[in-house]
Amino acid sequence: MLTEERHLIILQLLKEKEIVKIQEIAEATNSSESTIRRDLSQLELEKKLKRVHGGAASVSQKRNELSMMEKSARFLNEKKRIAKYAASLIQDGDCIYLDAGTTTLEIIPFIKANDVTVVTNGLTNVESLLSRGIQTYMTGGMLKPKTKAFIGRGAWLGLQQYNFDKCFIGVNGIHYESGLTTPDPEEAFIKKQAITQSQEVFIVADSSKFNQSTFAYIASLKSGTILTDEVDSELLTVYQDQTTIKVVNP
Amino acid sequence: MLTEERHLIILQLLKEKEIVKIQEIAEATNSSESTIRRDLSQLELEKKLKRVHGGAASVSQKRNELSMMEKSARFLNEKKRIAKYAASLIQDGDCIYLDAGTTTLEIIPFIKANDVTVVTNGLTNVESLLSRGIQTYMTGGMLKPKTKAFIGRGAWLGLQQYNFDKCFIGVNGIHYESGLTTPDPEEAFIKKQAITQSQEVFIVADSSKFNQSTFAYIASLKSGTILTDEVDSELLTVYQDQTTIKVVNP
DNA sequence: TGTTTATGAAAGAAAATGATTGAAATTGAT
DNA sequence: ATCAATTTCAATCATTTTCTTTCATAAACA
Repeated sequence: MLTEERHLIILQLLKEKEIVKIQEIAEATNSSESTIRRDLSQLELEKKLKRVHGGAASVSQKRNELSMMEKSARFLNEKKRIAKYAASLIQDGDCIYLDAGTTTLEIIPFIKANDVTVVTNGLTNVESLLSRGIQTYMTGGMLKPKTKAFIGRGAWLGLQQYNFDKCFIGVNGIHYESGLTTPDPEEAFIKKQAITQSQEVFIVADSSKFNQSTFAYIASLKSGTILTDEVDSELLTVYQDQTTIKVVNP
Repeated sequence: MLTEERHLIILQLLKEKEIVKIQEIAEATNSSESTIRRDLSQLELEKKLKRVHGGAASVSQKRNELSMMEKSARFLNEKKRIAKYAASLIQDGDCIYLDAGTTTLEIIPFIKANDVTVVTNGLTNVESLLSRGIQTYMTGGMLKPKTKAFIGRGAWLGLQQYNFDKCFIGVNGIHYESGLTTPDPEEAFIKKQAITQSQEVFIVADSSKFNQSTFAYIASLKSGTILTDEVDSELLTVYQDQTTIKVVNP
């Protein structure tokens, strides 16, 4: 492999990915890390990229740093605690469905696993995934302005192309009779479909959602594992008959 | 093997491959590496190629896709003129496909028509459409980070659900032999499909795109009306045989 | 025949590569 | 905040590959 050839490959990778690790490049070009380091130094002199610790970043584009986010992890509120735990469930190579919603959005910064593929119907999720350099797919469909979720027939069809190792679904109501519910029937429909296409199902919901029921039914309580922050021990016993609940401790 | 004969072969190889090794050329021409080195030195003097350690590189950098930033900085005013005219073509109740890209993005603020439905594969477009309160659908698919366009099988399937009154497509090359082209084959594929599903097709491209051809073929020149800012009258006559061009005046 | 031109081979110079080392940065836990 | 463990980095060296230069040979041409 010629030097110039590698340089082209590196720049191509950067077009696709914003940030690439040295290991990835070395693997893609069949050369040693030493060589890639030399390549990066040279390309940086030519202003073709910016070197960062562990790899290279494409020039002219901003990116948010991870470490700051992680440091503030100490002061996590409930949502972030749940999100952090949820992210820890994701393993290298997983294919994930990430529901639209604020709690699911919080999961993204905490994802540590490599080579993860995420499918989502949430517009806000996409931007966050992009900044983390995570391989991202969208369902497509009609945009619901209020929640910035994609819904409808288009989203349903888009969703059906994929199968997931794990899915993370947000809900508005968890009720021992009504099951899992959310206000919009269209959104409920998409959530339900994602659940059926996933090996493992995780429901993310803070404790305020318990004993609530809203308009549209998604699925029964036993459809998946509920991740939440803290629950009355009474409540817990009621629900643990019907489903699996993981309480994330501070 | 004659000298000139070898030279032709070398240049042909470079058209196919961007970079060729000396060994490869020596093998293809049945001559020694010394001879090929002499050939390369000579061809470099004639500016026909660039020598690199171990081989030769083609001198044109057509495959280099300019990043969104660079592009948008360069031809901003031209783009806006084109965009404004394009937006004026949209009528009440129209269903529109809006390609991902900077020129198509500029169209959105100028849309005056009511009750318009827009389908797009561009992430940036969605945000802009949302702020304008326009009914928005996405194709879905795989996110290409650099251009923030959704591509691949998912985008293709998503696209097929809709038919359009009009579509607006951005291209990187307009060439009387190569037709309409763009650097990424995946994006080309989506653009092509959108064109076939649309009643009226508009190609938006500033004048710098004329007589350029890039890697991936989209469709022939006569697939639609080309909207551009200004063209040499010579150029215009050449192209007007093959297609319809609307030059937007300041 | 003698001159020019192209070719291939060989030798030493230059460049590129991969491995190794201690230094520096990052991370996670206390 | 501080410390220890891990990862990544720059510098260096030996090895390999490629380049330039030079030379000898062979073909082309007058």
